Amino acid sequence: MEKLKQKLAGDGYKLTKSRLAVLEYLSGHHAAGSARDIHKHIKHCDQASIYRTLNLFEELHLVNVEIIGKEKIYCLADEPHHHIICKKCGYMEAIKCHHDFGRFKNFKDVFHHLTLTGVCNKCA
Amino acid sequence: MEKLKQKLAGDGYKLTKSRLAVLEYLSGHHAAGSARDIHKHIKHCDQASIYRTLNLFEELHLVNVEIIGKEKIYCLADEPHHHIICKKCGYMEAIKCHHDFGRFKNFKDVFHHLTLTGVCNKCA
DNA sequence: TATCCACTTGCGAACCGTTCGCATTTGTGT
DNA sequence: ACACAAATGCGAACGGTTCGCAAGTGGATA
Repeated sequence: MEKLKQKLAGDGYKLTKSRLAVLEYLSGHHAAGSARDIHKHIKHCDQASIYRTLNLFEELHLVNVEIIGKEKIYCLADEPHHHIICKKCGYMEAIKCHHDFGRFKNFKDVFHHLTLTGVCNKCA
Repeated sequence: MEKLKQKLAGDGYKLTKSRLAVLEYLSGHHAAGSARDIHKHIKHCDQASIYRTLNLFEELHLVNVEIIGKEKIYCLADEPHHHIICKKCGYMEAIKCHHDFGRFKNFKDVFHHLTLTGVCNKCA
């Protein structure tokens, strides 16, 4: 998380309460959450700021985004990983990432995002 | 595309004009499009039906979904492939899929979806 | 081919996650 | 401590998507 703060500050962004609160939320035991979740949890912060913060973090690749239903679910991009999600109950497991999709002749600055969906044993 | 029709019929779904039109749109030279694109192109069909059709196709894994901005982009899942997308201009290239993410101990019926984003040479 | 009926569609309004505009506040360099 | 650009709070608006229900239709049956 300190790394992420430094990245923010280094890029010229202010370390505001909203941003720190979102970082803290995502690095705590709440590994992942939607904008709504985060806003519910951080009461002193307006929802528009939450959204602006999350969009910024996404641009800077500080967070990874998963789309579940119609909500975006955010988690810190501290170490490369993906998620496998049960499409019935939303149960989610983290998976370490060993992929390298860096080499494409027509593209630069390539990032990848892998979504795995299935049905967990409980729901099956 | 015939395969997809058979899949639909085999699962007990009717081959209605809307569904066939959407299939045709996606298998034509329009390889991919949003619900809005499709609706614009298929005038005789209501937007709610387009959405219902696309949701059905997504459930049945007849189409793959890419999220660009806040829109969903659909393409036929006729053969396994992914896309790499320029985050500045939306330019998109298809990439053959050679991955197998089938084996997870806690999940069944696993599907995967890989999104690659970057900046294309023109925009760089 | 005529009939039937569950499945689909069309229509319009509603939904809801997200974004916008602008006045106010705040972090940070000087 | 000061100044100023950057960020926030507030409320309303936006836009993609979905809902409810009456009317229409594909496909099985005889």
